[in-house]
Amino acid sequence: MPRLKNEEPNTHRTMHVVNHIRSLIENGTLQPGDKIPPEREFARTLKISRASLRTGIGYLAAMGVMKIRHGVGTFVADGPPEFGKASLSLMGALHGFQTWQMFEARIILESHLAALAAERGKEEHHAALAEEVAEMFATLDDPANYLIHDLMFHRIVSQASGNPILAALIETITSALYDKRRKTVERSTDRRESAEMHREIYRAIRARKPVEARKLMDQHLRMAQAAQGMERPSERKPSPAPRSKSARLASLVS
Amino acid sequence: MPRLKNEEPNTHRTMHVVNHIRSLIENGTLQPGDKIPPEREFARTLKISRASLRTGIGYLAAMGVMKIRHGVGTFVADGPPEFGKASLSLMGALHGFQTWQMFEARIILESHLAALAAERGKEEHHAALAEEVAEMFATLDDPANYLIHDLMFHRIVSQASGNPILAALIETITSALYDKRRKTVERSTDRRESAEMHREIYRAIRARKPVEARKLMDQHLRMAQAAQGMERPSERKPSPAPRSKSARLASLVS
DNA sequence: TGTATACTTGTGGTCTGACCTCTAAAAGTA
DNA sequence: TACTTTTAGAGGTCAGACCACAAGTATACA
Repeated sequence: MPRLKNEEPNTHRTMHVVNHIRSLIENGTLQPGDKIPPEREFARTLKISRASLRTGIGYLAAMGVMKIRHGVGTFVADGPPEFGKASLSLMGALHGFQTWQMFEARIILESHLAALAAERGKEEHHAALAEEVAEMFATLDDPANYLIHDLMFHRIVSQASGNPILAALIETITSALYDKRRKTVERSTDRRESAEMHREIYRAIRARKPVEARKLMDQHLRMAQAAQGMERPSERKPSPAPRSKSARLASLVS
Repeated sequence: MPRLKNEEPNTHRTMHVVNHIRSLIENGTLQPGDKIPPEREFARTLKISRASLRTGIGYLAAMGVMKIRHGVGTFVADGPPEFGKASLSLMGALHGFQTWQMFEARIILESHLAALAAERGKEEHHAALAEEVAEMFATLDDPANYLIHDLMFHRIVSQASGNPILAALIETITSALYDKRRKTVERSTDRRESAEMHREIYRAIRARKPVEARKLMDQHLRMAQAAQGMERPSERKPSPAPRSKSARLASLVS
């Protein structure tokens, strides 16, 4: 009878550090933005070498939980939740992720997010969304700033959805998509049309019409995708055939 | 005006290692399952210290790209794509993720995945799904093995969707959810009902009925959620008031 | 002959302590 | 006051020794 997969406590010291910091976060001792003690001092406290401590901190930093600033200190991440920054990018290199797949994932997630935002959004969110829409119309001729408010709008929708996990997933994908996006030279007419779509989405959310919000967001994102020629190709490269049963089982048991 | 992004070329050596390995993966020199050279030798090749090399490898391992085995070697990950295992768990501790939110994310993602699988699934996937369904019926009285085939069924649906990014997101969430799930003592009648739902999902996918597959998967997952009492509470508990920074720092020296 | 134990080898894990680089704030100077 | 220089403290890197683990190989014993 095969045992079910269970991860190996490979790195004792590393996990010790990770679990220690984890508990500090869980009991509220450490909060987003807080600075942890200097490495030399912290290592002495935990009775481990500085090297091991650094391994653990590096682990946390890789996953976006900690933020290291050379010459300043190490801090608990305080931005919007997001998985390891290079994560998606690296996984893409490893498993051959395509840009259209990122768009597809984003459309699916964010459409639902809009619906949830329409159901659960609070007054603060409505106000913030309205502000961003106004800013978008005010910066139609300023692409750089327009993009900022565009991103902000979507981020607020994520927050309004009341599900930080979905928000974090979106944030990760958007972040990976951002580089490609900034290269697209949007025309002014595109921005006006885009701004008006955002306004409609905002109205649907404020009016608590989940179905409509979802539909509008889906429409908006598909248009944005088309504007960058990132649609799914009609002929996909042949996806790898499913692995044999034995191979599938092998990865499921330890 | 808020700045957009603040890139962090913090760790020169670390990123050097990461980018090097990344390029090795991208040009096909390294493939999933491959072993990288021993640390001492690799460090000499890259003309950096072993410590720095280890920092970079640790970074990749934290994100699930590499797999380190003490006393054996370091390998490129070969399992299903998945973000750092502890990632979601740690982010949860940091941002207060709730179990019902994980379920919600899973339901949304996997329902769509079922629809995509119905659109794009190939013969191999249909065959593999049929096999898993059969195994589920054959192991109704063997909870441990039943669970294996349950997980396998969902994993094949992910593969059949043709979007490895969505599959990776699901895998990450499922992995985090797994611990809680295994504790639930399922009754035999529950398993029979569950197996029949899987069979219906399979039939919808094979018949290429996306809407039906999506609906059935949604229904199945909501039932599974209910079976574990993980529904979204009607009244969410208010987040605890943050302690003062001085108080937090005081208890940091354990 | 066969099996069990001990040894050897190779790999990652940890420690020590010194030195380098970066940042921000203090001190000095015009 | 405003600018420049110095300095203290933080993370980054290095080198080499030694520890711990896993696998294979050789040896000893029954």
